[in-house]
Amino acid sequence: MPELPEVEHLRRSLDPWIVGARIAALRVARRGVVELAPGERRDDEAFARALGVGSTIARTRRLGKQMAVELSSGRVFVVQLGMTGSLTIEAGAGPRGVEARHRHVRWEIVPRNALPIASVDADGRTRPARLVFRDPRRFGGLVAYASMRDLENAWSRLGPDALDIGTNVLGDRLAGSKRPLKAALLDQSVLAGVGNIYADESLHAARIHPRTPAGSLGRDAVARLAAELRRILGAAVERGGSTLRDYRDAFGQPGSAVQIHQVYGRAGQPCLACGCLLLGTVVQARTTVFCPQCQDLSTFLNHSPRGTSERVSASR
DNA sequence: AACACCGCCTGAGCGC
DNA sequence: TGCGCTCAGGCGGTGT
Repeated sequence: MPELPEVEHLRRSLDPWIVGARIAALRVARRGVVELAPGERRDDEAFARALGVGSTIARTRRLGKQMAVELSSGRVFVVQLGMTGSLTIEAGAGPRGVEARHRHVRWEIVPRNALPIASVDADGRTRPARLVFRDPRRFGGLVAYASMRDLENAWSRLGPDALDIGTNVLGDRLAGSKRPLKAALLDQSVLAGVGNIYADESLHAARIHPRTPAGSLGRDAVARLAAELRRILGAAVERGGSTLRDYRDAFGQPGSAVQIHQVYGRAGQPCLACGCLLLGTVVQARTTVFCPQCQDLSTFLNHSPRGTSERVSASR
């Protein structure tokens, strides 16, 4: 599922083709996935204005898992991929069959650069390029803002971006919290961009138990965690993100970061650092995998952890 | 205030 | 082969 590295790689892979492109037309197949600015009537004109018809795309930005598309009109919209969302460029005939389903929003765009994919369909007819938002499970969506100021205001409720998080800032964000560290990392208002996969990966790499009270970390542990977040997220961006099933970049290519995962999806298998079996459990209603030896909770607590629900079993 | 937890939604994967 | 059940989880809303 898309987390920070997937969104950042997507943004980078889209930029050469969409920045500077003119939006010629729009088709919204499912209006419910689009949130307009408060008070705007949900008519065709409002959707067209909010999603940039007649404008050019000025630039893209990202904070955490959110990607913003800035329009020449001064308006901006945010793309949230949720679990199964994708934003891809199509030309020519486009997909058929199941791949053609759930394409909720389609922009007809005129890119400044020639696309690296065929623009003609099977009958040799040239078809315009499209930017397509697809999201089968619909946990994602588009959120439109009337101005950059409104976007900044919305983004002020998110924590700092995890890709370049520093020790001091992370320590400040976690201070005073008694909740499980993993729950704090998943909270986008604490730190923006970390989801279930990279939370488990960074905690394992930093050798910290996911249930450690967030505010109880010593400075050395916070420094390790910040460094591992930067390292792991950065490496995943370079690999084009983690594709478990759905994630694809601008041209539908999967990422390869799954190959470097140390714990995610590996419950019941040996820890690659110490060989002891990785445990599966649930924290904050999220599947959680950790190494009981490398990530020893008793380092932080002087009593044994509540509950003994950890199990040694491959979670599918 | 801080945190837990529900429910949205679809398709994969499984058992029978 | 096919049906129906369970599970996955980001995130806003609601409950404690």
